[in-house]
Amino acid sequence: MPSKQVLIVEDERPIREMIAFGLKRAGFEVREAEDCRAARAALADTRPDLVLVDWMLPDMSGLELTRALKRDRETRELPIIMLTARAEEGDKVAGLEGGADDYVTKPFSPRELLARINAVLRRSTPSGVDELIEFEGLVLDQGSHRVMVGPRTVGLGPTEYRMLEFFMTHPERVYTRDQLLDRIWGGNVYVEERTIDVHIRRLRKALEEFGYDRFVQTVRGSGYRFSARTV
Amino acid sequence: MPSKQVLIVEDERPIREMIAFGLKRAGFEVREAEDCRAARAALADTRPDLVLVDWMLPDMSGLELTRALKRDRETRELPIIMLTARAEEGDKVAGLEGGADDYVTKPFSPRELLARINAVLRRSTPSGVDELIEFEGLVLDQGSHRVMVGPRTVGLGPTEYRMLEFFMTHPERVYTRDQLLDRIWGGNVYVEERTIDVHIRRLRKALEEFGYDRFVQTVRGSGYRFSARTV
DNA sequence: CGCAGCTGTCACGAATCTGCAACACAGTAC
DNA sequence: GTACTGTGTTGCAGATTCGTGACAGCTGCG
Repeated sequence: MPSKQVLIVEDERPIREMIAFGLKRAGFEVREAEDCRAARAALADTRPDLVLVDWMLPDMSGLELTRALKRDRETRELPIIMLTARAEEGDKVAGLEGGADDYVTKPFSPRELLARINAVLRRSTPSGVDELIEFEGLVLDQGSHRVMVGPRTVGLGPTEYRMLEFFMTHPERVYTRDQLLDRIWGGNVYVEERTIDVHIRRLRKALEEFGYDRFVQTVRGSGYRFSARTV
Repeated sequence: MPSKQVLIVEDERPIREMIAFGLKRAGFEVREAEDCRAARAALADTRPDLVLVDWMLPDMSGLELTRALKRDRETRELPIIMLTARAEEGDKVAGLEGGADDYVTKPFSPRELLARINAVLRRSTPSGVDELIEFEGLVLDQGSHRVMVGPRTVGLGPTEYRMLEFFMTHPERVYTRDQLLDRIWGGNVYVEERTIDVHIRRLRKALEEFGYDRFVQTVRGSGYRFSARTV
């Protein structure tokens, strides 16, 4: 699962960092903005999957930001969750009318926040229509975490699956062991580069039975590549 | 699925609109009434699938409205959910005796309200027209809250049923324990993730007798999946 | 009250996965 | 050919993750 990115717009630094910490631990990528201006700047160069907006912000109220984002064609589809303090309860309606997709009342538990974020993301991701990626009969189904060949399922361990998922979504391109570690294992783990080789081996072995091991190609001196072109 | 219509009878505008917003987002058609008179007027020209009634209303108490609706042959079958404040807790009984099908205590989460609305609607759906979901002989009957195999009923506890219901309506897809907690337990409960395992176990055990436990599959490192494809 | 059915937790063992090191082999430079 | 670098392969000990039974609290019901 490619990690989702969340933009946090909150002026109080401790709160912002706490939220960021929680989200990161839950596997989200996090960007932070302390006011609406920073938020706009952040939105200018990246497109997060979801925005968390505090109700009270120094420059422009969170509500206005929400409205603005929902007005803009570019950002209209961007899910927004508002953070409101208990005392502002009455304003929830306004928040929702402004176009927020959900709201969370402070104080909230990390779990609650996560639940709502997941709920909103789920809604915004049209489920049911799983995208299937296929290379000459080798089918990747990201929804069910399976790789299939005809009616049969390729037996893969977690890491092998992630690896093949990455390869099939990034074919025809060479990745160094370093890059693979970064993108498959995640940035902050320390693992020997040669470990990649071992997993490549395991992946190939699993694909061998179906004759697809040739798709996993070694580029001597550089790294590995997934390609259906066997040339 | 043709969208269901809900009539909200609530005098406080912010609350009414918040509810309306939530329901609309969940795919309901919504009509609003601020007092009993408006409610009767609304009922005169449309027939909603469910009515949400606030306990405290300016002209006639919600309880009386409920009683009246339940007395009238025309509206007797109409499901009613009452909204009560925590302080009026003792009156729940009265509300239910008045004929309400369920009640929700304020403050409530949108999720909770939705869950109850769906539950009530499910119960009230004229049986016989129930949609049955089937996987190779394993039949889910959402109307009667039962799962059957041929003439026999699978013995499931409440949680197991909800779990299997969720799975059968969302097959072929991996859900993390977190997501399952969110979607089966509801967002604002704190439960250990490993509890899922235990219920999976119980579900499997119940299905075992019929040979369907293989449908409940573990995806190591990710979560669980329901799938009739065993290969 | 006691009982029966459900739930959520925990602890332990089993199953599986993971990273590493060590060795085998292949390709390249000289 | 030899030396050297880069990759394939294998076995294994440690670490994760999962399955499972036991248990205590809770609830509704005689």
